Amino acid sequence: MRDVSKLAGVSTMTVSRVLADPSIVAPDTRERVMRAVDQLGYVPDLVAGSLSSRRTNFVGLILPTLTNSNFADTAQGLAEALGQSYQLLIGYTLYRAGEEERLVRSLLARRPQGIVVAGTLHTASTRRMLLAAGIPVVEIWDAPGAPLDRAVGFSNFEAGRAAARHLLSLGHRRIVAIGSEADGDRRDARGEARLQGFAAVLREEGVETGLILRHGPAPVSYAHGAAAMKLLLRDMPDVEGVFAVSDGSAFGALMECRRQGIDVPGRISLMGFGDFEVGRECEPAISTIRVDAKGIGMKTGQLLRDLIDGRDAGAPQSIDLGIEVVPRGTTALPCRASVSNQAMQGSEP
Amino acid sequence: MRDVSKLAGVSTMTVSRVLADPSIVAPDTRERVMRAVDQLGYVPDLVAGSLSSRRTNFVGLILPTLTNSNFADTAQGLAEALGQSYQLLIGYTLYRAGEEERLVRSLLARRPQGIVVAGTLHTASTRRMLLAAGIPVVEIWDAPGAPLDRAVGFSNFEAGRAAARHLLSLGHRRIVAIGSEADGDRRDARGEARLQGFAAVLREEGVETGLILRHGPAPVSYAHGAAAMKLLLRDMPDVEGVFAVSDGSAFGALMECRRQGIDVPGRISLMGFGDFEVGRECEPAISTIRVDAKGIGMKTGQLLRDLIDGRDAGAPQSIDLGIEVVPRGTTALPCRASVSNQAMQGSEP
DNA sequence: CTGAAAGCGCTTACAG
DNA sequence: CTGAAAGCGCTTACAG
Repeated sequence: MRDVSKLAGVSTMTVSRVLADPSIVAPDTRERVMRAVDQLGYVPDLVAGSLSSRRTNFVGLILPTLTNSNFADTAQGLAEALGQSYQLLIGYTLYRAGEEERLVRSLLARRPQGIVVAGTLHTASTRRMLLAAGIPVVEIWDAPGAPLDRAVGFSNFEAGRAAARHLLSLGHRRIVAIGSEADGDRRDARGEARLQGFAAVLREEGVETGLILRHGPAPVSYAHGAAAMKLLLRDMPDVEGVFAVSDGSAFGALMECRRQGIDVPGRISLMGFGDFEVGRECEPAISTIRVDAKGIGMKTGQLLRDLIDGRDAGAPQSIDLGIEVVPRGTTALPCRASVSNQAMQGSEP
Repeated sequence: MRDVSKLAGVSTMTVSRVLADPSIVAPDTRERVMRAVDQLGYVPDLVAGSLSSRRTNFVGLILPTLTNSNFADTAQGLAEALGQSYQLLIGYTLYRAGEEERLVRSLLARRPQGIVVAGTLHTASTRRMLLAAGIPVVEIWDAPGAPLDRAVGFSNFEAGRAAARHLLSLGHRRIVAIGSEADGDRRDARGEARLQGFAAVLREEGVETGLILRHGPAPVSYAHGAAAMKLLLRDMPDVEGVFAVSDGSAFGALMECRRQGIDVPGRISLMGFGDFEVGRECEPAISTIRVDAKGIGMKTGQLLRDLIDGRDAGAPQSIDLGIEVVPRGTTALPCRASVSNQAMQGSEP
């Protein structure tokens, strides 16, 4: 900057002004400065700028993993909504609360102007740091009653309930939900909430043939679904309906059925969660529960911009973007031989 | 920090030392400082630290998109190899060279200590900025003869050649490669290189029934493969072998075949590229060309650490991690009715 | 083992 | 419209 100011024959203050807001500098001065900037290939040092202005233009984002199309979509949505004004600092926890704490600490050291964190399950330390940071905090992918600060998401518990109800409405009774199991401090709290919602409906409806199957650690994906389905088919061959806590897992389960020659949805109805591209494009397309992953990112981005600029305008603490059951090709009314036979007999004169 | 030093009754310099390297401070002084840090919940300001020490501990990463499991794996591998020493600054170009230039400029303003960029196709400005930055630059996902600085990847051209050779070795002659088409400054140069490699083999072998199909803009994914396959089946119903430039696209093509009741690999051999999880877990599993996406990230991370620490030790300019053809369930020798008939007739006495 | 001084490269807040 | 001074919160480089 010093070099630029010398070359342009102005003070560094003027260079700074040209870069920040050209309109407040006289046209010919501005011209000289811009030519000098070009000539020297000068790129301003935002580290120094941030320290001086107390604005880093960073936003921190903490996700369990990016190897999940839902979270990648959320990240992309957030990046788009923040645009060029803010740079995203992304960290992965791999579903570990301890890792989250470490990440929060190291992100906070970069003095972000806002921080976005997946879920509402934090260590006490994490919670304290987040609150003490004095910046907007947005918890996403859940809809807590009392967020730390703000939240953008939906109810995972309700998603699990909706899945169970959909399968029951089809007439299935031997229905199973498959998810992951906690492993030390590694746990998918949101997937677990979906399992809980599913279990709640089983209890409410008095369905005793239902089952919750927790298999392997998070994150679940294709291979998880395949393995869980294999176990399930071995132990409960007459299963009628399956809900996987993620479309990735549902896809794996569908492929396992195909390998075993089991007709979906003819013999088993299968549904997933998340509306992943793989479920949409798959044949048959996977019935699912849609959540607006990219929308969560975009909404969070807008909210953050408003909060940072003090344009809060009484935004609600917790924004629930809702869920939507999307029946597709993998769920259907059961068409059992016995039922058909009875119907045929009944129609005989 | 001033608060901590007052509370501990030492100078800020001593606090700084305790945080940077506790062993060089007297045990009881250290104790007092650490207690003060805990009590105040002090998190050091890395922005100020970076400016002062001229070390930001940032590494920039520029990828076309994160909504592609290969790139997400590379990002995760890089993050793992860099560990807690460096924070990743990630940007997406969506395959636009102009966007890349903007991103490079804005990342460089954060003064990263190294920068990783996918591919070798840059605008002149981008090239100049990268070179002038005075930091290690690693181009990934390609193996250029003359990298800007360093490169970690493989030859996309050879990958295309390998695909064509594999399909030809199976006895197919009507073979097609499907990829994306350039759209303004939006282009997948690496996918295009794979198409070129494929085309080169067709020429070398004098196969005139082959075809290169460019459909839609990058990034290609499931829907792209389905749409391209649909067009292909309409215009060239007797196609025997298909190579999609990405496993995502190959999966979409496979699903389209299933919708149309076309047997893969019975009637058409299909192969992809990238060894995506979806191709591994799919039934039938998709034949592919494996590249070590996570390995590219990890190797790049190690290289960067060495370069930043001056432990260069004569590392080569360009590291080629190679490719590997992985035949799986979607490619097979053709088994045509006419061939079988002749064989049967031949065996008659 | 500890501290006082200087400075990293900008922006803020003031003056002219 | 432009500039000189002060300072952001640390670390470097020196001194003791």
